[in-house]
Amino acid sequence: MSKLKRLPAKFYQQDTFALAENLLGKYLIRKYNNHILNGKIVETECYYGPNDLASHASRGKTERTKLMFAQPGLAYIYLIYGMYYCLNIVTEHKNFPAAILIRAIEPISGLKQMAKNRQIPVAQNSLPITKLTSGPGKLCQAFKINKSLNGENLITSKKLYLATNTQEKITPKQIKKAKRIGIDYAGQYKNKLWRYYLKDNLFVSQK
DNA sequence: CCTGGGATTTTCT
DNA sequence: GAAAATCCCAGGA
Repeated sequence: MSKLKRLPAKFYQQDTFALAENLLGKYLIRKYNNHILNGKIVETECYYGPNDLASHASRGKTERTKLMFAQPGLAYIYLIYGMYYCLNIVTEHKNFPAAILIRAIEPISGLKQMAKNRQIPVAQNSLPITKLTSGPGKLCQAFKINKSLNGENLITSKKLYLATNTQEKITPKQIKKAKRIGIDYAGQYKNKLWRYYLKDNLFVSQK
């Protein structure tokens, strides 16, 4: 078993786009009750600055979006389509709105609990493993991430944080850049290649 | 393979 | 009152 080390404050102080690439291959750890869930981040998406029409922050600072304007290393979690939560990592300095959406994860441990948390009210005998955490809404459901973790500090939190295996390295060749998903309304910003994912990874939400 | 619709509720106009 | 950084399922080619 390889050794995982929590990522320090300094990790989150990188430029948003560098950070989005460097988040690939890192581990998301979630602890609740007596459970520990662990998954590898395989897909990320940047929302950057006050002008990005795809970003919640493009319409200014509000009660919901204020965390995007906060210090780096916090969790920004919101409800989408009235049904699913999305997990973001706040980036950039205070008062500059930016965040990275965690779009997909490869489950590493705690799969049984993840499947339980994902149980959908439709008659279905088994959930294929590739559908367990392959999307922003799905991974939040699997990891029991909801509004109660909004604003959680990933640098100090006992419930939610990121870790790295220092022996593992992701090379630029393994990373694919692509357009963001579900933001067709964003004008010229819809064509920005601000989504990053690990090529050939089965758990990426969309190629 | 693809397209379209329904679920469900917070947020902002 | 409309839109939304989603997901799942049904139906057609």
